Amino acid sequence: MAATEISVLSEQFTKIKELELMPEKGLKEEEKDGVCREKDHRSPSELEAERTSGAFQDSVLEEEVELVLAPSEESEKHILTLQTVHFTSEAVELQDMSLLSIQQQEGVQVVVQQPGPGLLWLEEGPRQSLQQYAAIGIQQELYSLQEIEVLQFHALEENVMVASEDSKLAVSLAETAGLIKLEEGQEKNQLLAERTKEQLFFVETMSGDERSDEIVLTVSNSNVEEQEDQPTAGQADAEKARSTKNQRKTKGAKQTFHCDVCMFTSSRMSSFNRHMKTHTNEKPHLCHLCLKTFRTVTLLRNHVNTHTGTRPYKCNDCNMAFVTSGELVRHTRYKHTHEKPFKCSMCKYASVEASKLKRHVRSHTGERPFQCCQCSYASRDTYKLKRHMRTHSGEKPYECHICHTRFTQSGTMKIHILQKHGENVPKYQCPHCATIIARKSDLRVHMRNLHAYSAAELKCRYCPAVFHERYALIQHQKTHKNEKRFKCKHCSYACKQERHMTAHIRTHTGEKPFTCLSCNKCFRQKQLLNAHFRKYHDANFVPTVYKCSKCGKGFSRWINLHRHSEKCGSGEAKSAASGKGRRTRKRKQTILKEATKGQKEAAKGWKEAANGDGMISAHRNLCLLGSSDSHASVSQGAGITDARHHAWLIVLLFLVEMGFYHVSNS
DNA sequence: TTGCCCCTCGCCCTCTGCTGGACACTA
DNA sequence: ATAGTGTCCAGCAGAGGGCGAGGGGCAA
Repeated sequence: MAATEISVLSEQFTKIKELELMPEKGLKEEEKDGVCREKDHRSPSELEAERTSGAFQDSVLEEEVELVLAPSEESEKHILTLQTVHFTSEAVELQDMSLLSIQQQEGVQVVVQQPGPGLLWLEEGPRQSLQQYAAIGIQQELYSLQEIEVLQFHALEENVMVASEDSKLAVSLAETAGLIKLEEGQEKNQLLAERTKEQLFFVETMSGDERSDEIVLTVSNSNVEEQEDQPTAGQADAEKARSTKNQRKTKGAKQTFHCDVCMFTSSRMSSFNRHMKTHTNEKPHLCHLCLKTFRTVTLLRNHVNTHTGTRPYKCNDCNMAFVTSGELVRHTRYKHTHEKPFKCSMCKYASVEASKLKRHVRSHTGERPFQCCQCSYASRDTYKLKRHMRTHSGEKPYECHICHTRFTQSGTMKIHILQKHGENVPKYQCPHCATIIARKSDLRVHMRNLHAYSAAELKCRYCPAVFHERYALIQHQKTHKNEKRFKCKHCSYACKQERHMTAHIRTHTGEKPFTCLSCNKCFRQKQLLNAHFRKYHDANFVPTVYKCSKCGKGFSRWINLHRHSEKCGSGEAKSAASGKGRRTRKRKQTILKEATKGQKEAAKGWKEAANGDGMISAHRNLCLLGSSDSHASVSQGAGITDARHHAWLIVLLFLVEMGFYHVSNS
């Protein structure tokens, strides 16, 4: 169900909606006894409906005769049926008025009261369900009436118009609701005034307290009145109801014409006549190009101009041209003179059009007249509601022409195309640091998170320093990163990790907390104890011997063999390593790990340069091929220092041998 | 009666800003 | 391994600009 504006000025629903609302009628002014009235414009089908209801009309003179108005059981909509209710007014002039009660199809009485002469008050009856209540209660949002469709709308007096189901005069409250509005401070608003030959049928809203707005139905035989006859207080409501039908002053200086189907009034008969045509479907002027019809020659001409491209009003300042002079004036104000006559009293906003100011004012008042029917969201204008409804429907009308991703909003798609597929994508440089961010909104988040002033003190986790900006804190803490923060108070030793300092301190204190359970020998470090135990107390322990194949010299440590091989030129590290078990392999991995750790940052860049899997082989090949320039370049890029270079190389060779990396032919 | 002009509604658009999920990086 | 953090990204709403088209006032 589409939401409808419910609290707008009355004029808003006096135009197009009425065309939709009103049945086809050939209105013609008839002046009798100083009264402007329309003739009976019922269609043949309507007249037929009236004929067929003759028996019914006879019967309705009886009291309490219920009308069952052919509700459509197939329809999911709520069908209102009308029912006669005996009128007990003491008002003599209203004795012949009928009261209508409205029942829902399920038989739930929703109309009970008759509070005053000439008026029928429809109040909420027993609430069988929210839906039933919502269908009647104004305070539940009038547009909920759109869920109700009145297929038949029978009035009960003899002269009251009868509309059959297939008649064009069938009144749909769904359409009626389009006219409904509540204006603040306005006590009553006419919702619908359906005029008949002799009677008028009105539906009005009555603003009570917040929870008791009501619909008022009025049926009156009187259709003519002299405006100078002021209604008495007791007749106020009835008079108000009557005042909306065709009328005209017959005495006094000025005559006023009132439209009986809307709030329109005019002192000019010509204007009134022209207005009344808006309530008909009479459109005698045919566009020969598209067969669309129009009420007036002017409308047709303007329409034909859209076909022919004729735009007689050309802008002197640009190439734009318009069908009407008013459009040109407005365009000129928007684009060239920037004249903005409509100024907001609460801010500096000014607009070219009054409707824009009206829309703007809602941003001050917070008014959100357009309620979503599926959630609690309400918007300030129709477009936002329409756009919001896509979140319920899942509709994504905008598609990226490149990757065909779909979007709910055109702006989102535009940003997507720019960021994903665009060239020279604009970037946003943080004014406080070197960060560059693709989106302005994300830069704002960055600024908020990192550069916003913090009233609370942000303490460095490594030192007593205190900051009020998160970015400054992070930058400061980075200075601690490679710092040997742990300094020995007994000597110049310093280290990065506390556990290292703990072990070092023991060299000063002589503490040896790790004791061998077999021989009670004590050690400062656990690793030393473990090595001791393996060497002297583990029967299965076989000491590793790294032999140089060239000179036969043995080494207890692989690294010593490696150092030896540099002098000897045997290349023993490779052969020695290949023959050893897990421990050796692990040791070499440790070396690699250490090396990697040390070179992590630089190696990162090297990785990228060497392109993934090929990085190891790239360095290896450069080493083996002796390409000194390239080699130096890659080594430098990888942060490989001279001192570490060959150990690094050997580890790599080992890993290649072990199958951890492959050698690229390229 | 008709045409012109102005007003208003309604629609669509853009720009803007916030939000939260996804993902990568880091401690 | 995990939690915290920053950036990317799409979703969505707020505000306002611009214009087509219909209706009413008024004068020719």
